[in-house]
Amino acid sequence: MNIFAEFHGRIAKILAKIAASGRLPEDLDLGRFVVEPPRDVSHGDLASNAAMVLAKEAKPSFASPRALAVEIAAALAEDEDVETAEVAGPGFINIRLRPSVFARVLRAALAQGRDFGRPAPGRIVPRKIDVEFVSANPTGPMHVGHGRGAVFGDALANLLAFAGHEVTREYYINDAGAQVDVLARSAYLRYLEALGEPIGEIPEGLYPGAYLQGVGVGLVDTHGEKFAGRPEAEWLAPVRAFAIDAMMAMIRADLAALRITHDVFFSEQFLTRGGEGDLVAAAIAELERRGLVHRGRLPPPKGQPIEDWEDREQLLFRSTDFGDDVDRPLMKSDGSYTYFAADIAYHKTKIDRGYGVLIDVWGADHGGYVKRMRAAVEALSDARTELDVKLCQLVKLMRGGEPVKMSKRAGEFVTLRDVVDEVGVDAVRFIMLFRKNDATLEFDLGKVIEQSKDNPVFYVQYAYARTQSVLRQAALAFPDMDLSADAFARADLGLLEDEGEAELIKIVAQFPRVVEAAAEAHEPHRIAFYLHDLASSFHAHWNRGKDRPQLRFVNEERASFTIARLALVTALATVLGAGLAILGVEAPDEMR
RNA sequence: GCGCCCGUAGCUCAGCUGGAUAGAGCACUAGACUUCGAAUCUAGGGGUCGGGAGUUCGAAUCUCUCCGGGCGCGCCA
Repeated sequence: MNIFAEFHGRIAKILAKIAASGRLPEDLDLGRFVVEPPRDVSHGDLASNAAMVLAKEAKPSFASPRALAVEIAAALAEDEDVETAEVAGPGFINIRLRPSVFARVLRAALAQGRDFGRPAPGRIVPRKIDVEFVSANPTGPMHVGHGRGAVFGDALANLLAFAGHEVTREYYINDAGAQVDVLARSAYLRYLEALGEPIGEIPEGLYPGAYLQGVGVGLVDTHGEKFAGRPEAEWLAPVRAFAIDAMMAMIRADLAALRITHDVFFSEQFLTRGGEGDLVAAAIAELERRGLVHRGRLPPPKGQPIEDWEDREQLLFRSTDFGDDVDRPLMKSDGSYTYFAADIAYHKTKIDRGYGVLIDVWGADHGGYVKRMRAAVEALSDARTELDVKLCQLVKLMRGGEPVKMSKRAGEFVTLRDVVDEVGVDAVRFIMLFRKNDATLEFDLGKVIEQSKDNPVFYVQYAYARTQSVLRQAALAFPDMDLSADAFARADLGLLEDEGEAELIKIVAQFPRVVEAAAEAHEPHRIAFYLHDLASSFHAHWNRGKDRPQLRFVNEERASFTIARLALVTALATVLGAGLAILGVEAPDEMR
């Protein structure tokens, strides 16, 4: 039950009526105005800018936005749910709702449980959405930056699914480039090492990490000594395949530790060596059919001069037709496909698989790649498929206010797994989501395990635990009371007349709106901030019960008050639980 | 040189797709525990929203332009 959406509909109806009387155009764009909580609670429960937004279209019949607002407000005042509807300022319509409306909100939350907040059927157009995230190269363990994209993508997928969309979580395995050959050579060295050969220093250009030692041992177990001393051509392919599998197993385990499971792992190799022929060639051919491929020369890039720049004619995609800065090469000078060409083919498979919305979650260092990818998707789908690229900024790992030192060349960096093991999944997930994706994130390993309000993870989880604590206390105080959601829904919710209680109910009422807005904007962090606000109001109200015991949730003298307040507490727990579930963070019954 | 992202309180950050007097936490100051868990809460000070111009009823939000920071700029992925 989304009161904001409901009143948007009612105002739209009023406008339609005015239009029918000939005083407004029939083809008004009713999606333009909003119904939102007013900034100042003294203004009421709902505010709308409808009259101001539509002022221009209303001009002939309504001299000012206020004139239109007055008419809308008058019609709203007839609504049985409306206490008052007033015009303020340049033409705001401020609505105060009857208490019965908020009682209905609470009952809806109690009746729907964890489904409360889901957009009602018809509120959103369900889409088939593919969220591609992580897609870390299978050459080593994931670092903290990968973790951010991983958590972001997963929570976004949760959010979109909750909002009613059909969501696929997808991982693109970059297993076809030169770097997996480097991986294979690095693993081969560890293989020789496992056979007892002295290998000395790992040569420059190979991966030095000790995590490959296990791969070397595994190669010996699987293949014995048959590759020792043999030329690279004999062992490269099998060693590569073995190493990629091992790396992907490691990455999947790291993801599992973050509670992340992908539905689809799409191999880059499949594009050229899968059972469906050369999909990259097919994608390029498709672009050619549309006249979007040509041979041409590119000017050398400005900025850093490139030493071995070779001016040559090459195969280019006309991405400039779609707003890119230059056309982009599809073939390397050695005749193989560029990464971009393969990525075009990959995205074509997504289009062909019937997704209406594609979301790619990338690191911010890939920002320069966005325009060309959007161009490709627009070209191949005739602009029917949306592509939204979400860039995740880097994570600054801190400890006690000091940056954590990482030396990459020695292979000594703090892995994602290290961090998860140290502070726990819930902390990692919540902190990663308690920031807009395109803002850099300071992650303090010391702070997130503190049990204090400095630590938003704890703060929100504690609020949930408190709701459960209240229910436990109530069960002790009233052993015979029916504490089911059904019983709460039958309670006399009119007894919730304290201001603090009213504030909490209003925050509950906002949850559906926050979900909808967050899903539409592809911004899961809004859920995290909303939960923090809710927790804050709950803790504040809790403490009021200290000075004024009559405000406590459990009142041993008055069972009727108690049950009404337990209904509120249960609704709060429901929303906290639903929100945390979207974030993939646990809602614990107690914090001990 | 060009493109993208960012710039909001001393610090870390929100700001609900253009709304009303710009918010929260930390830090600082002063308070509240025989409490349904004080692991919490209350109050106070603190701002040219990087600068300037524009768009309009109205701008932290949109446009332009400077300043500052980050990322990227054939054949890496």
